[in-house]
Amino acid sequence: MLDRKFVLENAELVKANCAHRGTPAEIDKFVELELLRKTKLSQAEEFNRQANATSAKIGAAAPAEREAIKEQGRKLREQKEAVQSEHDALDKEIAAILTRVPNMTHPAAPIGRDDQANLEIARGKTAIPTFDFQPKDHLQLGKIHDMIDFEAGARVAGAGFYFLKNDAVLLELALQQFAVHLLIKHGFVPVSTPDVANTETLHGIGFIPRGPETQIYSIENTDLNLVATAEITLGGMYAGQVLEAESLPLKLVGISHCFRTEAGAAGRASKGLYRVHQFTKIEMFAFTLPNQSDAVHEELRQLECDLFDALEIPYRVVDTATGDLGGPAYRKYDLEAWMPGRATAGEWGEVTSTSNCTDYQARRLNIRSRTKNEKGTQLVHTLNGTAIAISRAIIAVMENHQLADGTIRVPAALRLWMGKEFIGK
RNA sequence: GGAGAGGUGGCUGAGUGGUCGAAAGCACCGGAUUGCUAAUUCGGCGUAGGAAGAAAUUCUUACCGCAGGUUCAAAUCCUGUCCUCUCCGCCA
Repeated sequence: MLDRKFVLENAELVKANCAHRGTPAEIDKFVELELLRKTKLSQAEEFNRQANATSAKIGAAAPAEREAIKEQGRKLREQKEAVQSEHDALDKEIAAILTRVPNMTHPAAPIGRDDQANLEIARGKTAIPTFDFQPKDHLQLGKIHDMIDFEAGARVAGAGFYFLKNDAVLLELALQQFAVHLLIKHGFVPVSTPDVANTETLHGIGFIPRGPETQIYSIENTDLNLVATAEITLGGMYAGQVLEAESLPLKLVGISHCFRTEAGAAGRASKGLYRVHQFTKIEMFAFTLPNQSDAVHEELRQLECDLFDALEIPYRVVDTATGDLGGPAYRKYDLEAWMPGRATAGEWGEVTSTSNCTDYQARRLNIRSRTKNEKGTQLVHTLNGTAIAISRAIIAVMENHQLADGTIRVPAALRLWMGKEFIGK
């Protein structure tokens, strides 16, 4: 959520930003309503002030005068209530508009209406593999080594769910160990989070559950939702808290399962593990001071690169265009890994995403920082980044490191945790 | 799941209808003083919103877990709810 005062004072900037992002937003209406709300607020406060002053007189007043003063107080309260309810209605309407207004955008982010405008800014250290045989996709490889069972997943939970088996399980655990250990070395606090969160927390992060287009599973008869990412729980972890400035940046690495309905995703090119309803994810999250967030964003991007370089997976880094940014993101980088089994001759597939959300999430979650010996507090900045989304990382590992006979070479970084050099040998 | 107790400012903790944004202590900050690694003493010390001002600042509203209710007036009374603790039950 943007700051009301900011929107009011920068209406044209905000409008232009909404246009770049392709998000229709009623900024003019917001300005009109917000100005009206402020006058209502002043009126209500003035009535309230008078009523408070009147009430204060009663205790000291002579008994004979009390009834008259009480009556006066009653009238003032009624007037206050009338104005207040007008104010509250406006406030609600304004909040609804503001919820749909996306974050401002980093000046360097490429401007464009969709992912066609995304800008490739770097490549990983590993070259795209050339095979002297017809490479298999991860489904074929998984079948050979009995690693993934979609049929059983469908029997138990429906399409889009799956069982990992045998070496896929070791691979999942190895990827987790590898990522978490590397991030601990970089000062991240490891956190295993709840897999559910209440609706308020989801709103704070910028998710809108329980709507027709929602990506979120909700639990019936409760206020709980299955999380789509540990970003939700890690951000919510410090909701309403005031962090000491000297403890920032605070970096967390969370482990959670992620659940997504993928409503509206039907028909989009995807097979196997690429787009599923549940997967495990290692997620980075950071709380920073405002002047730290750009640097930490670069750090998160670099760590994602380090992880995939170590996994010897070819990738490209993409600077996401304005029209393809999610609402809370100020800037977003994606890593797209080469997946030899996608399309006819391989294709890039998104494996990580890191966003600087500036104070957009912090404002609604009310996460602030306090600097020693300074008056007041300020909103922190929040950032998130995928370390490893297990299902997609497994695709990349299996398909890039396959050999002609169908065995899969385990990248050196994972061997300690996998306990073997090859899958299928 | 059952029974009980409790949620007050950074912390401890007082406060059962008006003079309470809230005593006191601790911590912290500033000054004074004493020549000794600290004591004494004085003062300050919450957050957010709004208005005025170039600014320091001033005025004002809200906030005593949260949401409602009663009342001219609520930290205080009522209802609901969440959380914490203790005991019991169940349990990986």
